[in-house]
Amino acid sequence: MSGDCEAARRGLDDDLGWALGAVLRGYVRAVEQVLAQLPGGTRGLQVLTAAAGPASGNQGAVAGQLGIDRTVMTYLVDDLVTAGLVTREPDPGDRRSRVLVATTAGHRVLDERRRALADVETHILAPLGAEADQLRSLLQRLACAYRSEPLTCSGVEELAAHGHSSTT
Amino acid sequence: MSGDCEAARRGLDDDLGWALGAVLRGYVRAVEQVLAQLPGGTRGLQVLTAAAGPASGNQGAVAGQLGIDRTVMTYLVDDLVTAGLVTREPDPGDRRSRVLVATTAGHRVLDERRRALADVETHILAPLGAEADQLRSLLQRLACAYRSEPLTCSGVEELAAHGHSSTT
DNA sequence: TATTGTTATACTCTATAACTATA
DNA sequence: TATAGTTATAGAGTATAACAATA
Repeated sequence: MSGDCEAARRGLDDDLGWALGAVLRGYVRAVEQVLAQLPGGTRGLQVLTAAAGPASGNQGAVAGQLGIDRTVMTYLVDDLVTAGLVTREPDPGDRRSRVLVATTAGHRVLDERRRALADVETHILAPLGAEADQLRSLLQRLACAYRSEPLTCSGVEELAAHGHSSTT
Repeated sequence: MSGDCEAARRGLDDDLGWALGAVLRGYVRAVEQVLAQLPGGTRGLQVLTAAAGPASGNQGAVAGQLGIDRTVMTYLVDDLVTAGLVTREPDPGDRRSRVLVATTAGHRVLDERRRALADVETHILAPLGAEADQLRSLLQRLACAYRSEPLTCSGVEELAAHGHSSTT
């Protein structure tokens, strides 16, 4: 029942924040376990994914796409290279640039972890039963809406300024 | 349209992780703006909420409820006291213990920020229109399910171990 | 001079442990 | 001895800036 749940919510954040946080915490914990052995964790997987793609581009381009700092990228790629999952290939057209390429082992590990993540997603959403797809769809729509309109900075900043400006 | 959205998703995490992350990122950014002036941000609000409650208990009890480390709690309360939102009252029954009490200003700020957060939630979920409540409900159910069964460590750890164990 | 990638430094958070005053 | 709260120290993570090689 939701009795225990009510107790957890009482006096804390508002409903949405609490639920969103709880779900994400659970998801993150599960993903961390799946990616525990992979250097760089989630970001390591992102870089590996980019390196496994057809035209990954150089290190800086990948970093830019993923929103990772260039200096952090260096350490991240270092670890992936050490693990034998990625190599830094010289770019014939620009000798400053290094192109990231996934090794055979990199491709194999990537496939494995992606399958494991898919299983985790299924597992995470299991409590919702048939309505799991509904949640996926709603979240997807919301996320896409943010992309086209980056959270309407105007609106949010207004809300942040005054306490309770325009009600609906 | 979802064209731009597709581009963002391609080659990154799986759908759920990406959508969940994007939504949470947007939410966190908005909340941070709303709580920018409040010492301690989100956790500051949690502590303030507890201090404004009827029987908040001593510092350690509040820290335990909120999952905040005792040492972090000290700094957090220090800042709230400096801001004049909370006071440390001596506990008559135990001179080691300090009871957290929200000041008049603390109550006022708390009410303001809670209203502002409610507005942000409405704003954040606006793209979903009438289906916003559906998302709230689904997330709530999921979060509550995790509370009763803390993400079935057995199941997740199995999934983490092998790459692709039991396909449904 | 600008850019790619690396390295070095500093700052923020958090975690651990030591300390005090009470019990 | 154990507990409530504080303080001090160390670590991970990140950001800033300086650097070498190339354009």
